[in-house]
Amino acid sequence: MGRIKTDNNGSRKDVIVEKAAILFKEKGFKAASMRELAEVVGVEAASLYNHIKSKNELLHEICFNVANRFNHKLDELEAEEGNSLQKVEDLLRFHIDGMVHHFEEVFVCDREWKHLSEPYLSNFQNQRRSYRKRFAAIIEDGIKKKEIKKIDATTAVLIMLHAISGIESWHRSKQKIDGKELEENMIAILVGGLKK
Amino acid sequence: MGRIKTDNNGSRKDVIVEKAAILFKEKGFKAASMRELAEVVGVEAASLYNHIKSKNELLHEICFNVANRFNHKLDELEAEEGNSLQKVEDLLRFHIDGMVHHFEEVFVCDREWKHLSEPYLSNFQNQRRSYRKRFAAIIEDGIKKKEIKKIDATTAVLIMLHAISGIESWHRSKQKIDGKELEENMIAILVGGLKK
DNA sequence: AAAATACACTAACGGACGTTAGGTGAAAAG
DNA sequence: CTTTTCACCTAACGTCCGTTAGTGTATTTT
Repeated sequence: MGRIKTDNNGSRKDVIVEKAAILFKEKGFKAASMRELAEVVGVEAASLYNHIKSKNELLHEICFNVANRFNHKLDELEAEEGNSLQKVEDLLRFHIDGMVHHFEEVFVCDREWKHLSEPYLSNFQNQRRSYRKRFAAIIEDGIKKKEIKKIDATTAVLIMLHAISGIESWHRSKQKIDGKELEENMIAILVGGLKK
Repeated sequence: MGRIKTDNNGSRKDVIVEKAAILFKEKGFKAASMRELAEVVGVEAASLYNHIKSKNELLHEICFNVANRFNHKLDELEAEEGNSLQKVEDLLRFHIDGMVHHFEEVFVCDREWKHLSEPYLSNFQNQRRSYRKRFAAIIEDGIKKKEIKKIDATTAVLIMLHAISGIESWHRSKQKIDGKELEENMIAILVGGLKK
């Protein structure tokens, strides 16, 4: 077999991580084998280990790439001043966009993080908890300012995030509505549900 | 080791299926081993096969038990006459209740059905698709009757169902709000998002 | 009480898995 | 051109998996 083809800017490891995300999404982390991954990459299984340390490393890589992106977005958002409802909408759109355009990695991060090994697992769980608290704080702020109706902020966050992860079904469906239309519909329902 | 303890009304197989649901929820279907399951049940792994045919059978059992319950509820609901928004709310409450009180099996059905083996897999997928179409039809009916705001019904269903599966996070969280309160909050946001 | 059945055990099978060792040739560096 | 490094290969390792075979013992049925 030939060499792993790169995009000339990315490393061979990047290619492997990318293909791993697709495979893990399709089969689940545990059910996906390194031999399958190797075949997709176009190489023998053992050869993968010239570029990565372990199967687990692939999962870390995927999960923390995604987590970092979302954390960074939230940092930005918190720095801004302005309407809380608008901030929520902004964050929702970012999540929707991630789920639509970086589907595989976001999905894997969402669904397979349980299989992370320590100490990454604990680290990830802490980040996740903190992220949701910060998200909830924005909503609570909105409630205080009477921009958002009086609901349990934690529950609202839980609904928002999981509703968005439902875009998985959209990807699987045959007659997909347009991505932008999907976004507008989701915003209509979710933000609509927060308004007084 | 002794025999498997039954509830005197249920069979030993029921006990195994029940424990399997808990284990599959915690570890995922693929990551859960028959030896682990055996330990939880209080027996050697080989002994399980006096009661079940295979590991896969356990997954079928769990998934179709849950699917049947939901299909039956939808049958009832369709037979009724009345306000569409009320029907949606009723169905949502049924889903929420399932997720709160039959958490393990519903979760496994939701997240691990991919690992069903044929022909169960195709059967399950068909049932799932049909269920969602019927749910969407109720919403579309509500839109036609001006009881529900104009949105894409398929997207609405996707949001509702996934938002509810987010109750998983509620189960994992340390400071849980009361189950009934959770339900009311979810209904407030989700049904609120459908109102004009 | 005897016979049949149900349910547990131990032992072991074949196969798939993640991963390592060691070798080969091509590409990069000097 | 020579040397070094990189990226691949084949072969195989130890482990865990789902499952079967065969046996003994408790329970249920006759």
